[in-house]
Amino acid sequence: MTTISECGPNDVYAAACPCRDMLDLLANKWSALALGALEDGPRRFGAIKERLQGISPKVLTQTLRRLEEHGLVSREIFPEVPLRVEYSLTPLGVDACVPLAGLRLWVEDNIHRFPASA
Amino acid sequence: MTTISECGPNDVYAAACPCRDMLDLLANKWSALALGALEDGPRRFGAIKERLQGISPKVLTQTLRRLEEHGLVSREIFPEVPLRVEYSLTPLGVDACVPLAGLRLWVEDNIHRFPASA
DNA sequence: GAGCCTAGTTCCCATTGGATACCATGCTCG
DNA sequence: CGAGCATGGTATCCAATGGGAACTAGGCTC
Repeated sequence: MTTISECGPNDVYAAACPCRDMLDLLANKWSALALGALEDGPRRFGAIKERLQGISPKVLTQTLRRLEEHGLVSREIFPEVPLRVEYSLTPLGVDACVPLAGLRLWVEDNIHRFPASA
Repeated sequence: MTTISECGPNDVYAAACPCRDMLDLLANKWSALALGALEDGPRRFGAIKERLQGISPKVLTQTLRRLEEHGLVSREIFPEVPLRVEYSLTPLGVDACVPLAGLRLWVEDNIHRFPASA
């Protein structure tokens, strides 16, 4: 059994490596979209929900909380009326957006090549 | 219902765009790992299973079949004894590996920045 | 015929995904 | 004063998925 410290070169292929969990966190439809939605600056819950067409509030909350938990997103509450809650990218989140944006763009650019995508 | 041609700029943020399905297919832990496992050439089922530490045969079959279905991977059966089945990347699969490799590498390079990843 | 090899399949259960409905706060309008 | 609306969620429920363990099938080899 490989311990974490021995996980050495941080191999996503190693089951015990924390990389696996991070990959699982990022390699996820809603995570990739949510992080992308914050690329242009902080956004409110409602705005993100509007951008991520088709997401339910529960799943959006789950997604954002999970990203927050792992230090990719920060959540700020403004006790105004009506209540305002803003989500924004942390520096780590900003950096994570680079490969994720690459993935999103690749999909958009290559969608026509997929067979029977109808 | 939005048709493909009307889906316009192929927006992954649009719920009805087939991009969404493709993103869901690729933005997945096992898909990203499986495609990466085939980057160096065709591999047998057993070899892939060995590489993707911790995956169960059922999930691997599901993953590979789904990738095959969408034209990213091709499956070839050699009716030898014992049976040999080789999986390899299609040209589309090869291209898809680029952004996915970027994601895997980013995770490996930045894992130390994640809080409490231990 | 026992056992092994590969490449799965089958069964079953726990977790997750997701839709819908509802809630709390506190304005603002009538 | 109560009705209604806005925001940012929960609560509830059900279906789909993820995933482990065990089993299968064809066909050598011992």
